[in-house]
Amino acid sequence: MNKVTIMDIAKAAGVSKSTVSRVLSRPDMVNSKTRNRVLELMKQMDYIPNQLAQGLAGTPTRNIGVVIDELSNFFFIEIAEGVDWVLNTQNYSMQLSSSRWVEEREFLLVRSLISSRVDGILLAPVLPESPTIRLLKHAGIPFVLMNCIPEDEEISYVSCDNVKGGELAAHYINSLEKEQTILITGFEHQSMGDRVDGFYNCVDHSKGDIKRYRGVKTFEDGYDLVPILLSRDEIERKKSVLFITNDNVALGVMEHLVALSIPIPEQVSVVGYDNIRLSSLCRIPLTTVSQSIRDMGRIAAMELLDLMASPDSKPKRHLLAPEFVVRSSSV
Amino acid sequence: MNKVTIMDIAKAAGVSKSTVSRVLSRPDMVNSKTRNRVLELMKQMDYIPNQLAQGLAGTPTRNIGVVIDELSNFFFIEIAEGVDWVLNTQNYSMQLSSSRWVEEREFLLVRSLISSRVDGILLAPVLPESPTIRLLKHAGIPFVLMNCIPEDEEISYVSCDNVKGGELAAHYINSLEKEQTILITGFEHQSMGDRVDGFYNCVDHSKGDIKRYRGVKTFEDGYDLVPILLSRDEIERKKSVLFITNDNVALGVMEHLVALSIPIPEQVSVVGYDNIRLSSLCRIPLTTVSQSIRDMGRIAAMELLDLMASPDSKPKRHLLAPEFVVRSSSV
DNA sequence: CTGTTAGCGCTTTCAT
DNA sequence: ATGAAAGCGCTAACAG
Repeated sequence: MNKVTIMDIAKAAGVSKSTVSRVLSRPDMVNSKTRNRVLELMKQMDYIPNQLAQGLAGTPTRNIGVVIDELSNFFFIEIAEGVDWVLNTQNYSMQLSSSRWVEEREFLLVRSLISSRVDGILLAPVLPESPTIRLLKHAGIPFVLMNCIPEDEEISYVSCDNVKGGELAAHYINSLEKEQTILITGFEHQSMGDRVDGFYNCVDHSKGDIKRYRGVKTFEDGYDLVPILLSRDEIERKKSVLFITNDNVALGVMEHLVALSIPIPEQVSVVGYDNIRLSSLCRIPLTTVSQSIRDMGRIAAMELLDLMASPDSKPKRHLLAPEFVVRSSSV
Repeated sequence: MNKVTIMDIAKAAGVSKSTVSRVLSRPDMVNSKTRNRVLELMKQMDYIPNQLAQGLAGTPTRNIGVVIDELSNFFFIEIAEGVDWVLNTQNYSMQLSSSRWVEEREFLLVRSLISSRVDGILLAPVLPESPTIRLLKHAGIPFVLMNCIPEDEEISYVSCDNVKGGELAAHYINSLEKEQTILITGFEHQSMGDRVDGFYNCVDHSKGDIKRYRGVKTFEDGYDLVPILLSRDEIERKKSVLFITNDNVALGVMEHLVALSIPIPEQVSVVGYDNIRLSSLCRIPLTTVSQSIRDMGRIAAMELLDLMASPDSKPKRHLLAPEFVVRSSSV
């Protein structure tokens, strides 16, 4: 390992280690001649400051911890990109990791981030209320939640208006010709709950009951649901509308429908939620509720930096408006 | 911030801080009674060890730095997933960041990782030979390169056999009916060079010159190239085969072709490279050269852990075999 | 402007 | 089994 320390270069330069330390932290406090000599030596000797030591001694680490729910999900990746973008312009590094939707993992990750003294944390929580969030508050570290609306009014967050999004979907679906409407939901996440609430608020219940399938979480789950839809709901003969609260799953469903040559949208209309990038590129471009995902990351990052700068500023609470995007998967 | 230190809990427990430290690092060396008391106190007082201090004092950080070229690219995300998977089972954390294909950023990121004393580094380098790699060697930190074949024989890597992949594509394309073949390449990355070499090795040159477009790097670039292909190469009337050395770009090209109602594969056949997940889900499933991307991450991570355990073991050098996948974008 | 000194929180001999 | 003390590399008063 790199064993060069400020002490080594101090000796080489014939100065004290304080001086060397100063050229690192307050260069202007050092005589330009010695400063240059020291800098030169640093370069020559391949000196790399030990961030652990700096951190221990009190310097902010300029590291921001980011915890998302899934890595292989464009939704979260786009958030991370937004975050990364902002952080970089401000010379912060991002430390990205995934909870994989498991609370305990989330807790451990956050704990580890605190333990490694990141200057702030961005979290897309599994639940809006959890030990993780209590930990964050208790630790007194600046943090902003993403894709989640916490009950605690003191907590900063950036989320999308999922109730509104559900309503948009309902209005659109009300306007469609159909014999049945089927709702398909996945992870029991707050955002999903809100979407469903908004949907039920506005959907036209007079057109018969709305069937619901729960726990359909992944692309594969969606794919596997299709045979059930066929046998239980006869979607191949009754003109059906599927509202699937997650694009990723919707893609899986469509994939299987296409494989079985069931015409979309003539026989089955599909409406998703999220507007991930894939939704416009997939086999049959997907009608969906769009969230400006990247903005979510960007705003969250900016607010976090703000929070770090002025810790007692009021909590930042952002609710981004969704938009409805009609594509060819529905009619 | 969390101000509870071992000293605090030592006082509370009426023992010395050494003892507390021991229950952290060598629990078995402590009387089980005191140990339990201390552990209980830690829980009660919400104690979180300071990883910086631990690291400074010599304990490995159990952090692995991972640097990829792009975040919003399933190719690299899948690598990261593979890595994450392995690391987690071994109780290591991953610190993920993106160089965005810029060498300087890559260098800075690696430097910062070393500076924060990660135990090892996984890097998908921009170039097979660079200051970054020299830095890594010099620092003496265990590392494995991904998606790259370094010239230096002492360096461990996991990559795919891109020459072979190019050859596979050429053989397939030789078998296709066509009036012209067009090669489209992007980032001047080693892997791309190898693909092209393999391709030229095997492609049938007797069927006329092969035109080449360079510097087509992103989905958008691919999209924008289509009008040029139309005007310069008249692909709408001459039956054409496009070999695009990157699926992401191929998707962009296809998107625009579809928008212009140019029939794929009847009029234009498209062959990509990478077999990212999208390639099987996109509007017209893409014929492509498949790399077992996730394996690459998994193997790299495993070899890194191995390297960390026995630092003087021989360099690990893996070349994964590609596979050719025919889908509906070509005929 | 520069050197001296005392920590930051934890691990680790070395005694006891 | 436990405590005392030194030290990891760096920063931050405090003197000069």
